[in-house]
Amino acid sequence: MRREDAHRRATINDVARAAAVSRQTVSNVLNKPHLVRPETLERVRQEVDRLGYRPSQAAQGMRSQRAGAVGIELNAVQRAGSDVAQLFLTELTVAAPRFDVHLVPFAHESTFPAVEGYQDMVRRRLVDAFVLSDTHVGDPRPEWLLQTRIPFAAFGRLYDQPELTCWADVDGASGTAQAVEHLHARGYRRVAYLGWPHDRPASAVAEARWEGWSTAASARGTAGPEGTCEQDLTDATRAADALLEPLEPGDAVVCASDLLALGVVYAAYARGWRVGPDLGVVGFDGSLIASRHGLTTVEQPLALIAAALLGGITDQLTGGALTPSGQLLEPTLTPGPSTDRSATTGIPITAPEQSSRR
Amino acid sequence: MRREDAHRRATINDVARAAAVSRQTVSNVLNKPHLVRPETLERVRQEVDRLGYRPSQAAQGMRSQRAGAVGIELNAVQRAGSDVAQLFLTELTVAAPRFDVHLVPFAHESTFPAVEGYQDMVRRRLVDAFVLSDTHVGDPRPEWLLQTRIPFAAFGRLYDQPELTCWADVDGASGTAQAVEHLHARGYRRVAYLGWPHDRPASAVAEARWEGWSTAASARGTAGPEGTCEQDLTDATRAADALLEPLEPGDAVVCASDLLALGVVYAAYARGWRVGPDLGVVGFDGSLIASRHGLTTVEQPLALIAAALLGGITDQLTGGALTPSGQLLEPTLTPGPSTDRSATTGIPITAPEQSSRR
DNA sequence: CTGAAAGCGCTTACAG
DNA sequence: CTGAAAGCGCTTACAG
Repeated sequence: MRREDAHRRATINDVARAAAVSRQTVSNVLNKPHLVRPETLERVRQEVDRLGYRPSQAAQGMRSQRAGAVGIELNAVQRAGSDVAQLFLTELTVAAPRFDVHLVPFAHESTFPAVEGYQDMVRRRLVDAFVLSDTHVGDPRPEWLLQTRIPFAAFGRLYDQPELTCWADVDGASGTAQAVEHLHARGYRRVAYLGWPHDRPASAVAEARWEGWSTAASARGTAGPEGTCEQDLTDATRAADALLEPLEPGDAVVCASDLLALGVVYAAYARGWRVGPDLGVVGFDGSLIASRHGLTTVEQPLALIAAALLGGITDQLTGGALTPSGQLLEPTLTPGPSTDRSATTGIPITAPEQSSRR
Repeated sequence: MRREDAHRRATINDVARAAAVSRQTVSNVLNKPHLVRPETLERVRQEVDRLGYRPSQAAQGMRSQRAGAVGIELNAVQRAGSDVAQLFLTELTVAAPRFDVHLVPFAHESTFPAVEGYQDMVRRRLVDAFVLSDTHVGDPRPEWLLQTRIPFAAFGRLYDQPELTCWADVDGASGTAQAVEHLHARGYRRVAYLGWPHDRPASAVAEARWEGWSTAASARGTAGPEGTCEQDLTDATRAADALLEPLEPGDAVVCASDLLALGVVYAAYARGWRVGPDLGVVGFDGSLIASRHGLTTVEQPLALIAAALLGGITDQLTGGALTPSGQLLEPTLTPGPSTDRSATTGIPITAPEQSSRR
């Protein structure tokens, strides 16, 4: 150590010198502690703590030929247009240390072709693998990644070759089925459904969410009418208005998303129905919309999904082989005022923030 | 090259061999092209392209003693609870390549003390600097970073020592002044204001947004009443109801945020006023709320802010010295149906998605 | 159990 | 203008 620079971060050599051992011994203490004599172990560890030593990621990566990082394209995440994307990114970030990786988000200004962005990240050895989200039919990324043998895992099923890849997704059918049961338990009678059309290509999500409602409500004999609309508030309000026509106070609506649920709230309000006492409404996603408007919602298990994807990537990285596997993970229903029959006023348009959720 | 591995990424040696020069020449071609004879330059560049060579970030970082990365804590970003945080992260990510850096988000499970997370990132040489957001009075991070001489830049003024640090923020006063002028141009008469209380510590934001309205509306002689509420939809709706009491059709309200503006929409709707024709409403932030509900909003210049912060960090990294400087950046008003007097129906509760914004 | 050597992929002086 | 050398901070065989 030529000069004691305040900015200088301790290296393995500093620790070795301080503990009077060779630097290889320090490495062993960190990576193969069973090889080191207890006294030595203790002494070295003390110096590590005292100096605040942490191995340099760059040096480790150089040696291991691994970046220890997972790339995630923000354009794709954002395209969802929902605040859920941000929560997912946060869950990935929180989970990452458990898998000994960090995340590297990347993006491109509009026109840059997607695959080239991925390629560049790999060529610069910035990342070892990718998390994909918002995959769609005809998406060039999975095929390219498979071909190039770059590990990846996707949030959402890969429709082109689900059997070839690692993915995780919310169990949409379970979610809407839970919603039906919740409404039944709360004493609502008929349960209608407002969802997205399933005639489009990547509509497996729409299909699953619809199916859970359909099966559960049919089983209970409480299935009400169903309607579809785009993921758009105005369209949802319009569709909800038609959907409410044949309903009566005491009935309820399960929705494919929180945004659609907000449309139902508006339509109900316009008819003078109190959401909660007169009409039960359940959304889906656990978005900020739900907490803001007091909606009961089916929360996506984002933490579980994040962990499943990073776990899948880790397996591919260490096992070498692709370990194709898909997982549907259980969502959790979070009750809110929109399914509270005993509330005296109901939700006029807005409802109190629930203090239990931020 | 022992064996031709398909996964193997080209290194500088591969390029040198292919171009029949030494590896140092390749490095010169990339970093100091003026030192290299034109023919050689050309030949080497061709091989670089052909092999898809990109320098390894880890190796470069090792050599330069620099990670080439900027850390950003996601907990803090998320704490804002607004979807603006995500847009900001995306803008940072988009801007990063222009400053030759990438981002590394990090987070901690609830209780982990904030500063230690930052320390760990630096010790592992994962990042050279940080972008801070959601700074507040008593925030331990700026002081610690200054003391430890770790470069950083903050989204939002640092109230404790604004002169010591690099920050950028939206010019809130300009934003609400723009809103007042916009309303005037659209023919609205009195302009009321719904904002946050400024009596709290970190209320410079509240103060600035209020001041822009106050100054501009006073200058025009159109200042209407003002009210305050928390950043909460229910509270905003309640406060808006009181605020509307003395107003008349043809008046308008400028709000400190899009969420508050939504509260005004609700209150207006409850009174049977048509938002747009009867009452002008302007929000602030350019959040998803605004686009979803057809609100005219003052959009935060997130791309400019992101660039200013990364530029400030780059200066600190290269210049060595701290270059304290704060910048207020101009927001842009984006008109929506909520200030369209000529609309025949007005915004009932929801308004059509504006196709020009996603 | 511990130490000396090699090498991951770069770049920056330093000779030729 | 180009090449041989040194070294950034690690870890993994390989000797002792």
